[in-house]
Amino acid sequence: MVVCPKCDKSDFIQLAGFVRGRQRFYCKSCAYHFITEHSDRKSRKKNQVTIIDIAERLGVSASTVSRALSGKSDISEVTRQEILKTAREMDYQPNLLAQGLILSETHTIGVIIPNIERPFFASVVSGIQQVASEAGYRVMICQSNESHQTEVANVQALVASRVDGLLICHSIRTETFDHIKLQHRKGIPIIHFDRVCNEIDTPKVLLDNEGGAFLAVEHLLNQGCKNIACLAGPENLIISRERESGYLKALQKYDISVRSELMIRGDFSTAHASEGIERLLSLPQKPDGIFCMHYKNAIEIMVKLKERGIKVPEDICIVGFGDESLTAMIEPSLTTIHQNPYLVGQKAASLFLEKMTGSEESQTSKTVIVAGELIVRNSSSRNKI
Amino acid sequence: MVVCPKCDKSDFIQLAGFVRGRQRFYCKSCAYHFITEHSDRKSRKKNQVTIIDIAERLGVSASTVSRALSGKSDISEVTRQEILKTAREMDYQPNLLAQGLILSETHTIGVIIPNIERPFFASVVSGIQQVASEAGYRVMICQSNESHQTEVANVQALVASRVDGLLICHSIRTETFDHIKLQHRKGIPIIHFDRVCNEIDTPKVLLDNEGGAFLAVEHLLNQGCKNIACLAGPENLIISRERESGYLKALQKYDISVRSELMIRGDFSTAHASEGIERLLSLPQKPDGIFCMHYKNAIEIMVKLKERGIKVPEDICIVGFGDESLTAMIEPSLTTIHQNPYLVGQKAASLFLEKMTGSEESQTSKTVIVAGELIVRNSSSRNKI
DNA sequence: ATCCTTTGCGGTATCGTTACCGATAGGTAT
DNA sequence: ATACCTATCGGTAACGATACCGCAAAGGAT
Repeated sequence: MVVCPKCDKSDFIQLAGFVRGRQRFYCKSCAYHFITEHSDRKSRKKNQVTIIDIAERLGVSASTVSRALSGKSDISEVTRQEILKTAREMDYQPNLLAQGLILSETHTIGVIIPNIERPFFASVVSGIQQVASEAGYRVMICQSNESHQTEVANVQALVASRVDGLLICHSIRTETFDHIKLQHRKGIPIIHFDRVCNEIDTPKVLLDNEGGAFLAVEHLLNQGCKNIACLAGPENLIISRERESGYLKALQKYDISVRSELMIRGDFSTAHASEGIERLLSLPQKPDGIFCMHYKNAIEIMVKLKERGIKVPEDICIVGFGDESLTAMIEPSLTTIHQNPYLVGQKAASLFLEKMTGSEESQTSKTVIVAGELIVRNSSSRNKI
Repeated sequence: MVVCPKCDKSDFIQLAGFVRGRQRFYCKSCAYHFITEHSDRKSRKKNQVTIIDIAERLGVSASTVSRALSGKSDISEVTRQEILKTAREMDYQPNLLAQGLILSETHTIGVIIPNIERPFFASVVSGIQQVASEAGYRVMICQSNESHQTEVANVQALVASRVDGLLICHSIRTETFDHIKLQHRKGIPIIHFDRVCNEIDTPKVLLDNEGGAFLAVEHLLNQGCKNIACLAGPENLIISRERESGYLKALQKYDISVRSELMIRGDFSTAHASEGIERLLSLPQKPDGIFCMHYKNAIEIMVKLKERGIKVPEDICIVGFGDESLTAMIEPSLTTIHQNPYLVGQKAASLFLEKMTGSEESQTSKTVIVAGELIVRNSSSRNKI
């Protein structure tokens, strides 16, 4: 980009003929003719050491240095040691851009999540990084902020950075999947986790929402609960439907008839929780156990119950879903289903590594299901230990 | 790397003379002679479109395509539109590796934090990403896991990736700073936040621990507390000392004499909190307000107090430090100092951008202090609204 | 002693992009 | 008509690293 040496603008620059093989320019803004200065390659700040610097210092060729550093054969042990020593002395850091360019792999994986501030995703990312870094991969993280457009932009940015693979949890507003289908067609390894896309054949990591809910409700039944309510999410949300299914299956297994008035659907909001608990407590036959699909609702409900003098777990047992740090600290501590997000991340990264080393196309894409764990705490322990 | 076409190993390969200008190889493992196949550049999978592909399709040169895409002059509007259209059609994604290599800037910034799973850092990262992405920068995140060695490795990896700058919060075990001093000397822009390094002149973002603590204690005083205890951290931790200083300054301002028995130092653990509250309650003159340097301790203490039938906030007011999602949900909800981590991230990223666009060396490095906010909730509200 | 390996290293092309310089066709001023 | 611009495009050399091929010297076998 040419800028005028007087006004520093570039918008008004016009070409204006040649002088001794150099382009002349003219700035409309300040009516000034000028010639670009040579940027004098030799004297520009090259603040990073290259293999050529090492080669020149030792009087060998760049090829030799490259061979020494990459641990190939075709080099004498003496020369290699000398080069390695010099490289350390000069604090040589290989230019991964150049390496990536020629090797056409960057040892970088791209991760797209809705929001890193949600503890679930933070743990997933952490799990991914642990596995990835052990395998020599770096991780580039993007947040879609639950926006379809941002997600598309993220995919493009990561592809432009030539990541070796893409681990993605779709935004809640992502409804068309053309952006990943395109990359998938180009042959870029894609791994899905949590919110997956079933229109493409990719390895996936799923959460066992149904199984987790089953565990939760079964636990309530084992505590002697007979009338178990369910504080659910919106009906169009997949995870809500899956957890509801687990709830129903548990009741079915123990031959408990389903009472539809015990199913409270909402949007996970505080208002929804308040309203839900009001409704439940006004029933002729009150529930003696509540399964909350969201740990937040569970805590909110416990507060409400306490205000009314209803004892947890003596009168009503509560189980939540999702294990956050504070669920253990409150009183009574909350029994929850721990979703193992760290493991989700680890599995996703492992699937990627498998895909990279694996026997090419032959295998069909694996789906890993990460089970939830029941963490029993005081909010549901009638037989205290 | 040469691998044997029979056994796929590379460890046993020896060179074995030349045949028609081609290197012959010999595999010791399976006693097999072979010649490397040409990888036939033309037919290899090139799954990404390049400017040359676009150029060939339109019958123009790569230079022209480059000019069209980078929005330079020296190109007719007709040609540019044609090229842009074709680029879109072919889903061209510029190779940022090649771009970074020639422009020697990657538009990527490296972030090093101890652990992304801690909500504080997750928010910081989110704030960084928001500002960075608006300015057209990508973000590469590394976790040091509070290990000095990992931190050094992270710095090297990011430098090798040629990030344009480094935003770093040092690990708690980082005591020597040679690794960043080296990069700083090379001219790589470095921004520190939270846990900074005072041995180098870099822009920094600091948390106002003292001010936050002052606010917390002043609030307790305004609620009518006379005997305010302080549940502190280890004495060698800077943040603990700073918060202690804020505690003392607030007492001083209101002419409250300091009672040393009200200062409980520990390690933020649950055991420390339990022990601390025991000690405080056994005093002849019990505290009527407690400032906890960690929100976790605050919650633990509230549980303990409830068990003993001591009412919060009527008998004792509690204020914590650090605002997590659940502090608002528990009963009574916890008054805390919100540290504004998102803002910390935004400021750090902004400092980086300033450094990039700024007037070079002239300016000395800025230090931004992010103040904490007092979030008053029920654990300290005697005059309820 | 001759021929063939083996070893160790240098030279060159290449990855995809941009900077820089040249070149050409057409327009304009003289 | 001649000289000079101007706009638009092409060619080439980088950027830093690696793959591939070539070559010379040393070693080994017959």
